[in-house]
Amino acid sequence: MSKLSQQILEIVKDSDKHMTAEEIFLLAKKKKVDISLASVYRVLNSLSEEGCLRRISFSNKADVYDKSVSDHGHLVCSKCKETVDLEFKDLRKILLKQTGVDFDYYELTINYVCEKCKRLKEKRK
Amino acid sequence: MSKLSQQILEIVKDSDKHMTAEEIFLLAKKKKVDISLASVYRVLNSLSEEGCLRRISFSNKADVYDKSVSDHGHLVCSKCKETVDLEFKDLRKILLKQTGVDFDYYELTINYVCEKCKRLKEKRK
DNA sequence: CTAAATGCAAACTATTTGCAACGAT
DNA sequence: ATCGTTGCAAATAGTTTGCATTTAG
Repeated sequence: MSKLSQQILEIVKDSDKHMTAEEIFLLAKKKKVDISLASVYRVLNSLSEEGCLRRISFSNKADVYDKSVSDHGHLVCSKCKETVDLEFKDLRKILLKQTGVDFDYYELTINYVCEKCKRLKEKRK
Repeated sequence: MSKLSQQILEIVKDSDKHMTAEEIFLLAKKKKVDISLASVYRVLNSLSEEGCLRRISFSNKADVYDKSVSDHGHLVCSKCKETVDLEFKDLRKILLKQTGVDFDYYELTINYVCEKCKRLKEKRK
């Protein structure tokens, strides 16, 4: 693993948020890590493939990278896309039992409309 | 709902696969439905927002549209992206109980490597 | 007559890629 | 000397948008 790969991985691991490639790039810049955006993409792709990170897609938005590669889900507001991590008890076990497939990982996104956006919607009426 | 919207919806509902906007566009053409690609996108967006269809994103691939708007998940091969629908018993209930959030819908993607791709991988070694 | 829907081409965004230069082994 | 890594610019892919035109009510 190259030095830049390590630094990028560290940046993602140190953050509490899911970040887009662009956000990671900017944060790297701020931390004086000298890397181009193209390389950020390349490095993030490698890291995801190696299982050090997880790449997540939401409709209509740039992909984000998640430092947590263990089982968990996301609660996402359909309007503003704000995302909260969710832990589930025994979900892997339940899915395994119901599908019979020994899978690598699951991506569970629960869509709802957050309070903020609900209120906005009301106002617009 | 415009005539074209209805026709596009019908095309999606009639198909057993998840299709990309492009695939839907081509299928429409074949069925002599005269519509531009831009309008296919516009129509699919409206239909998704109205809850008649569901738009699904996978990393690295064009979004697909799912005729099934009821609770279900997808088993996706990480390599070839081939997708199979999955039904889960009581999953909504379980998620509701564990999160306490009365959500609109969930998107559950289970990632694995299908047999075909597993064999390919072996060969490459 | 007005508002909504459409086609076309252009714009846009996110992401990937070709290539030459660089760096470590 | 070789091979993976990088930066840059260009390419690509998917999707959206502005605008003039058509269509439906």
